[in-house]
Amino acid sequence: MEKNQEVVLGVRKGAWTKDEDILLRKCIENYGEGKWHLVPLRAGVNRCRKSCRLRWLNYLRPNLKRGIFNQDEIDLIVRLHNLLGNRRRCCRWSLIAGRIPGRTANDIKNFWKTHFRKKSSGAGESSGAVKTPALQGCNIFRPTPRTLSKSFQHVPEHCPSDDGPSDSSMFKNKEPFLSPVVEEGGEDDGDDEEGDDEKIDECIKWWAELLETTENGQGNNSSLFSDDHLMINEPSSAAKLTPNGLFDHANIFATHIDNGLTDLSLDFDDWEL
DNA sequence: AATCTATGCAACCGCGAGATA
DNA sequence: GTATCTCGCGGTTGCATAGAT
Repeated sequence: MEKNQEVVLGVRKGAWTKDEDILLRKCIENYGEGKWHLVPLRAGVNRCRKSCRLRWLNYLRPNLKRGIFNQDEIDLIVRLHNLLGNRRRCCRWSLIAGRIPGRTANDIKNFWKTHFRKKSSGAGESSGAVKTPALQGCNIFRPTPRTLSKSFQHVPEHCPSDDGPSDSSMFKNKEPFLSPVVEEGGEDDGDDEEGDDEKIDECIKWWAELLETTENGQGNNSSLFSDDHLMINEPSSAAKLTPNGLFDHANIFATHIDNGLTDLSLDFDDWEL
């Protein structure tokens, strides 16, 4: 028997087979996401609920992007990582993933670790060139969920609207002010892939614009991130918006890493809005 | 051609938070 | 108020494969 066929306490572990994928997909299509404790039974797969959930989220979910990350995605990851993550320990991969449509937290986590490790180890380690600056308490920025009143209207004007009701979907996951969220999964019946692509592009552009304007300490989003609360140590020369609205940032990722990310370091005293 | 090493990805594990009884 | 259950997340591990020797 293969090792990945190992059965512990009657629950199969290891790599998923095509048959299991089909069963799980059908089950989710029929019953929807959630109630993961029921999924193994409903799907008829001999897996634990965690395994089912993970397989769905990381592999089977519709609209997932596979393959290499494009420059825009890399740029967003780098920036969001600095915005949301503590470089030494934990980082909010799920938050970052939520801002990069079609990518999972696991994907981003793997990408970051492989590429960052590759960059930060080796030559840099001996020379100290890549050594990240010691973090101080004040430059670790963590978003804090806020309960907002329905009358709250502080929505960035550049935020692309979803097709759904204007419920400011960016707030739906208790993650205010982090981005518009492109609808995926449940509501998506796969009837308009081009429309989805447009939404994704729009979302990426929105983020690019937001990050750019905040870097320059100007722009229409300054009301969102005031100078008092978001300070960029040094403007990034690598990231400039091109006429088509996307970053012209060849090797931006490598640049950020080579610079020890210092050009993206943020000084946040708090997250008061 | 065979072997070794590095890399990338998929999956698992443990823990904490939130929901519910 | 508290105990239990479920979900979701981050960190880690293990396997497959590409590239180097």
